[in-house]
Formats: sequence, structure tokens, C-alpha cells
Amino acid sequence: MTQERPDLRERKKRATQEALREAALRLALERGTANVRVGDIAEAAGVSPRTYNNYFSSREQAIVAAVTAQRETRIAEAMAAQPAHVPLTDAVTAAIVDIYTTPGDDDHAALLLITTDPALRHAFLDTTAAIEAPLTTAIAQRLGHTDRCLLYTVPTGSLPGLLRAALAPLAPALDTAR
Amino acid sequence: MTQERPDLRERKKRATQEALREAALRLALERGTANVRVGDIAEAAGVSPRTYNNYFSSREQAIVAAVTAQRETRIAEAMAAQPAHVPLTDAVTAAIVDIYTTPGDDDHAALLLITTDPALRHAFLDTTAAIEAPLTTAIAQRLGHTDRCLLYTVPTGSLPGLLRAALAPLAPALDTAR
DNA sequence: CAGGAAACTTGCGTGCACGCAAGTTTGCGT
DNA sequence: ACGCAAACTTGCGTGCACGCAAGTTTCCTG
Repeated sequence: MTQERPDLRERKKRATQEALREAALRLALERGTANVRVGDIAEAAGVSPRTYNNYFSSREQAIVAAVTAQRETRIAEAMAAQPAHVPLTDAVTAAIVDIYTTPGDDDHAALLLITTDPALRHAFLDTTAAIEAPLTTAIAQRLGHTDRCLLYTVPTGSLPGLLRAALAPLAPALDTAR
Repeated sequence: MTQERPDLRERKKRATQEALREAALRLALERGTANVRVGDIAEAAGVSPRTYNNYFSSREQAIVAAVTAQRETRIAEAMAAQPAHVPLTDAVTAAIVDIYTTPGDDDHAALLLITTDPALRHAFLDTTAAIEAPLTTAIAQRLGHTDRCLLYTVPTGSLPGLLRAALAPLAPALDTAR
């Protein structure tokens, strides 16, 4: 695995993107979405407001991106944690259930934030669902080729059982994929 | 006093300049001047080697600049600390003496570094003497106009008495300046 | 509902950071 | 003394960050 190291420019770009996401989420959690100015996020991330809009084309996108990124890494981790011999179907459902049952630091609050605010919800649905990317790559790694699966899961009174039920319909698709 | 705040670009430029100076001095003190690569300084400051040479045109300049900057601020502080009623002559000599007698953290080591290494000495003398700028501004503030004074003081076995002696010739010039 | 202020988003020109490649210096081993 | 290798310095082209100004949205107030 040649760990292709990106050059300095690339690293800095990623760093400011992450700084912006992080700052946006933190501020939104601290004082509520309505009280966060673009200038505040930019300042907290150490860049100009103009630069914010070079990375995100709306005020909400950064917040959504932050949550999305969090969940992407968590899903990837959860999938990687599954032993290889576990059937694909079970691995996927377990990984997703894991997210909703064992939340990280501000994960719950962030989700609440997004599901509460209309603008955030809209921005969230604009992005391809947060769970798609890491799942497809994980699945692709298991199988030989790339299949796409699209999941929309909005947690309303969510319990592990509810989740399993909601994910059950996917089982045949995943099985036939192999 | 309208504290004219420089814009973000300016602040960032100053920041990286300072980061470079700081990194250069720290590394030079840690491992000796000979074992410091330009790339190391740049990396420690978070910029590319190319950028180092946008700020300093030689490997030694950053180290020298670091010491120079340190001394500039210390001289400025020392001059500011003098009560206004103290005669100009005494204020200047006291400020300079203060530098050599009550050194800061790595001030001594830094000076030793510079006076030891030939390349550093050369680079140091290339820059207008470290003490000039803050002194002239301080003096200018006291008088109404701008006078220039050039001091070359290389501390060889320096003692307060030696310093006072060396600075004595300046007294008449400073007195007539008023 | 009209008017206006504050915040947002975007096009544009400028300046700095970067990577690259060429030319130069430095220091070392033979 | 010679040649080589590593490090340094600099010109050049490209891309990103910034400031600015214009157009738009949003929200509040009369």
C-alpha cells in the first residue's frame, strides 16, 4: 500500500476545510445555528469570509459537512472493525446500528441540530446521504466491484430494533450482490 | 493613537515571518547552526522551503533576524520603561546596559551563537545593527524630529562598565541633539 | 405592505505560497 | 586537486487566499 503523500498545498487545503467544518459545528452547537455568522466561522478557522465561500457555497453546508464527515469516519471504522468472515449483510447493519446506539461526543446533539433546523435538513438532503460513500467503498472492498446503495435514515425515536427493521429490506440486495 | 489594524493578509505574513524566525533560532540552539537545513526551518514553520526564501535570502538571515527582533523589542521595552524626566543620554545608555545585564531566556545563548559562527556574524553585520531601529524611534519620540545613530557593539567579555565606556562617546551627540 | 439594514453569495483583480527545474555553492571522499 | 553529492538560492508558472464591490436574500420595523 503506497501511502501516496499529498503535497503541502493539498494538505493545507484539507486542513482549512476541516478547520472550517469543525468551527462551524462547534459554534452551531454552542450558540445555535441562527446565531452563527459566516464571518465567525471564518475567523475561528483563521481564514477570510471570502475563503469560506471558496469551500462551501452556503452557510449551512459547513455544519452539515462536519456531521457528514464525522459519520463517514465512524461508518468506515465500524465496517473495518467487523471481522472479514461476518456476512456482508450483518456487517452493514451492525455498522449502521453501531452509529445510532453508541454515539460519539457531540454526535447526538449534532444530529438533533440537523434534524431540527429546516435549512440544515435541506442542506443535508442536498448532499448525497452521509452513509453512502463509506459504505460503498467498504462493500466494494469486500466484493470485487462497485455497487451503489442509497440509504436515507432519519432517526425519529430510533431504537436498535427500529433500525434493524428499517435496514432489513436491504438484506436481499446485499446478498444477491455477492 | 488610532491602532490601525492591518488586514488579514498582513497579519498572516507577519505570523509566518515570526514562525520562521522562531523556528530557525530554536533549531539552531537545539542542534547547532551547522545541522539546520532550510527545509527543517520551513517545515517547523509550516511552509514550503521555497517560501522560506521568499522571506529570507539566505539560510542565516532567519536566525539573525530572530535575535535582532528579540533585541528590538527588548530595547523598545527598556526605553519605554524609562521615566520621561530621565535625561536622554542616561535613558539610552541604561536601556542598552539593561539588555546586556538582564538577559532573557535564550538571549545569551543566541548571542554566543551569532558571535561564534562566522557566517552568522557576517549576516548579522549585513543587517543594520540590531539596536538602531528601536533606538532611533524612541529618540525621535522624545525629540521632535528624526536623528539617526549607528551603534556597533560586539560583546567581548562585556561588563556593564565596558558598555558604559563604549557608549560614553555618544553622550555629546545625544545632548546636542536636544 | 413598503423600506431598509444586516448578512449572504459571487465575480474579479491582486498578491502570496507552492512546486519545479536550473544554476550555484559547499563540503567531503578519493 | 578533482569530482561528486547534498544543500542552497532563484526564476517561472500555477493555484489558492484575500479584499472589494455588486447583486441577492432575509428579517425586522414602521
